[in-house]
This record gives sequence, C-alpha cells and structure tokens, in this order.
Amino acid sequence: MLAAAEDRFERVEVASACHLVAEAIEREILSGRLRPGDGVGTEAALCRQFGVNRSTVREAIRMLEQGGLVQRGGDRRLYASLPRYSGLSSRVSRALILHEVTFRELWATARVLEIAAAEQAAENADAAAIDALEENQARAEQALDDPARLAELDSQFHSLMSKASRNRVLDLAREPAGLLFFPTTEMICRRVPKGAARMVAAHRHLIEALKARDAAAAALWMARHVADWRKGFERAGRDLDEPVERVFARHALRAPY
Amino acid sequence: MLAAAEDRFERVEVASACHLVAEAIEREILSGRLRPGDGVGTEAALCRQFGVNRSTVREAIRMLEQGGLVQRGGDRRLYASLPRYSGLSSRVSRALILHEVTFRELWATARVLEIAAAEQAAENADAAAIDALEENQARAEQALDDPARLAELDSQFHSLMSKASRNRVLDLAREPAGLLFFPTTEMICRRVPKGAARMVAAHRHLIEALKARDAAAAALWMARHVADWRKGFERAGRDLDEPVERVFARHALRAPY
DNA sequence: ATATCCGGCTTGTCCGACAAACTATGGGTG
DNA sequence: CACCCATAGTTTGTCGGACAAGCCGGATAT
Repeated sequence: MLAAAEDRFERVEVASACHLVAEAIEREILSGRLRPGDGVGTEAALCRQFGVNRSTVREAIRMLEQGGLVQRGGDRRLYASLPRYSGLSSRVSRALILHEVTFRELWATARVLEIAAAEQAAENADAAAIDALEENQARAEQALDDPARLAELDSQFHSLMSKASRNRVLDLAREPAGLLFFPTTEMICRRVPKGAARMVAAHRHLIEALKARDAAAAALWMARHVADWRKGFERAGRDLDEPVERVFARHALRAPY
Repeated sequence: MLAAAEDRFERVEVASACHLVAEAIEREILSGRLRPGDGVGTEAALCRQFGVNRSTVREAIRMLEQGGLVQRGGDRRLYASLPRYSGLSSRVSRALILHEVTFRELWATARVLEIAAAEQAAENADAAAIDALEENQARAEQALDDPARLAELDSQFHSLMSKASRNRVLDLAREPAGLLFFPTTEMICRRVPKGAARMVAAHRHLIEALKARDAAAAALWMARHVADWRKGFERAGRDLDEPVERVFARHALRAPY
C-alpha cells in the first residue's frame, strides 16, 4: 500500500544479455568504429568475444537486423549497414495504420511536406532528377485509362520529386505519409472522371516549374495538385475523418528491410 | 557465365522459419485479430502452434519486439502493442545521423514541419494542451541562464506544440527532425547572448496565437523562431552544411522501445 | 484471518547437435 | 601451365533438452 505511493526510485534497468550484446554492437556502429559494409564477424566469433551462447548472440542479431543496423550479405555473412529508408518508412506507415489516424491528419501533413518537396526540388533538382520525372510523366500519359498503373506512377512521381529536393530529411519525413496517401489515387481516378487528366496536367506544370527553377510556381502547382486530391476524395464519397484503413497495410507490409 | 547474363527470374524469397513465424504474428496484429493489449501466448504455446523450436520462436519475438508490435508486460508475458512513436522517432533519428545529413537539410525540413505544427495547433489546441505549454513557458522563464535546461524545455515546447496540433501524422513526421534539431539550442544559447530571451519571447507569442486561434500569427512567429535558430547557429560559428554529428547519437540511442 | 512456504509455470540463458549452403583447397586433366 | 572438379571445412538455421531465477497461486502454519 505504501510502496506505490512514493516514486523515489526510477525503475531499475535490468538488461538481459542479448540486449547488452545488441547495444554493444549498436554502439560500435553508431560511433563509427564499425562502418557500413564492414563485416561484423561470425556468430561463433561474437560468442567468444561476448562470452555468451550462440542463441543469445542470434537474438541480438535479430534485433539489430530489424533496426537495419546489420544485414546478411548474399553470402549470409553479417555486415554493418545503413538503415534503409524504405524499411523505416514502411514501419512508420504501419504504426500510423495501427493508431488509426484519419485521412484528414494524413492530408494536412502530406500537404505541407509535398509542397516543401516541390519548392526544394525547384531549387535543387539536377538534370538526372528531372529526366526521371519526365520519364515518369511520359509513362503516365500512356496510362491515362489505367487507374492502378496511374496510381503507382503518381506515387512514384512524388517520390522522385522528393528525391529531387536533395533533402534526405524531408524525403524520409515525407515517405510514410506518401505511402498511405497515394494508394487512394487509384480509387479517386476510378470514381472521378477528370481526375487522371488533372493529375497529369499538374505533374506537367510541376516539371516545368522545376526546369525554370521557379520554387513559387512549384509550390503553387503542388498545392493545387494536393487540393485536387482532397476534392476527388470527397467527390468519391469518402469522409476525411475516416481512419486510414487496414487495407493499406499491404503497402506497408512490404520490404521489412 | 550464362546464368548471370539473364535475369528472367526474381530472386526466390527463401524465408527462414523465424521470419515466417514473425510474419504470421505480425499479420495477426495488423489485421486486427490480435488487438493491442491482447496476450500473444507463452513461448511454449507458440512452439506448439507453429511446430518450431523455442529458439526459433524467440528470434521471431525479438524481431517483433524491435518493431514495437509486441511487448513484454511487467509480468514478462508477451502482449500485442501499438508501436510507440518515441521508439520510431529515435530509430529514424539514428538513421539520419548514420546517413550524415546536414544541418541545412534538417533546418529546411524542421522549418516547414514546425510552422505546420504551429498553424494546426492554433486551429486544434484544447485547453489542456495550452496549459501544458504555459507550464513549460513558466519553467523556461525561470531558467533563462541555464542553457542546458532551456534547451530541454525548448525541445519539450515544440513537442507539446506538435501534440497540440492533434495531428498524429504531423507529430510523428516532426519528431525525428526535432530530436536532432533542438539539442543544438543549448550550444546557441551559450554562444549567443540574447538567444535565450528571444526564444522565450517567441514562445510567448506562439502561446498567445494559440489562445487567439490565430493560425497566421502562429505560423509567423514560428517562422521567426526557426529563422532565429538559424541565425544563432551561424553566429555561433557553425556551418549549415556540416553533417549532423555523431555526438547527437546519445539522444537517439535512448528508448529503443 | 493472516502470514508463510512450496510447487508449478514462464522466461532467459546455456549446451550440444545436425543438415544445408557456401568456401576454399587440393588434385587430376587437357 | 591453366582449368575443372571433388572433397573437407566453415557458417548458418534449426532442433532438442537442460537449468536457474522470478512470479503466481494454492496449501499450510500460526
């Protein structure tokens, strides 16, 4: 009865062996002593070094693997590695689904991130990035009556735009929302007749803005593009306050590193 | 010689038993058949159900645990759970550090996210959220000459602001950048005399804007606040194109779920 | 009725083992 | 001398069993 009343002490941190091993290796990587691409050593070697059993080492490895800090190479050996963005993004998307966020939250966030990506892309895009966008655009123009393909190309367009900004922080912040946001494009294109044409037109204007290095124009067209999405979503009879459905989980399930 | 030339086939996805087990449990949670808080069962029970060894089950559990999908309760039993934002954010921050992103990228991204958070907070903040910000502000006013404390309070202020927006997607997108961005406040307060006062003043204006439900004012003051940070950063003699240092890893290392 | 003890269950770790895949090494062959 | 193949060794993925420590519930003693 009285013990619970006071909380003078923090909970004691009892670390299990496998966590200690994982943290030791993690520190080695974060500190730069193990660089991405370096071999971490065999399980047997790690057992010897840490003085623990192979099962324990393997549990530690599974944890690090999941965090993207180590990876099995083609030869199944263990290498330190850079966490891949795609893995992180799908993980975040998964969390958003489980938390049942609404399309309104998603839209409000995607809006500012996409606009920022367009602005910064206009400032920083190089020729290769613009070429990639042009190629995407050419394909989209061939697929005006194929909603599924169009949705995929739209998603890719925004991803390319984000990469074109050459801002990796922005790119990583944008991707989880994009992963959940753009799959709905397919539904909208199916339900709203003029949706596809408006989409492709907006993309065209965005590419032109990038070529002209006109950040204001890029922001403007992206704002319109995203506003269009919202209108289409509502015209399709959907409610912005619906939670993002579990259906989209399949998009987030892919690529667990 | 000839096998490598053609890549007609995708690489065959050879899934190890522990991955299959992890995926099966993950599906169960994502589909909603296992709800957060539900017990997953004992390791022995999972062994029986999947027909695999306990070591294999444990490796699967380690993976899920790391993803935040399951958690050990106080009784050490296994429960399905919602991935915590803090765990995801620190993971993303860690990735940003390893990718050696620059402060310029960080700043450009934090800028749009913080402004959006302020705007949406002005629209959606409830009384409790504003109270929390007021309390933070009161503490900051008491700590004007304690840079470390002030930096912590600043970081907390922005986190509270983001929560006040009641947009969980935005909150989650913002946090990783914030985690890396705000620790530099301490350095700036030390090096730039008037920094602390300007910071507290900006926070005051932001709180007033929230009370007045004035999104434009909130955006404006946040823009100034973030611009101030950048000026302070440069006055402190730092270069925006420096990569975020590994030093900040300690902030990202915490709370691995 | 309360306090205490005991036995069972569960987890964390350890040990030893084995099949499959891969590597390397050495020998045979043209 | 160069090249190909077989064999042995290494490494991983999985298995079965084992045990100490912690937690829980029930039985027992006061």
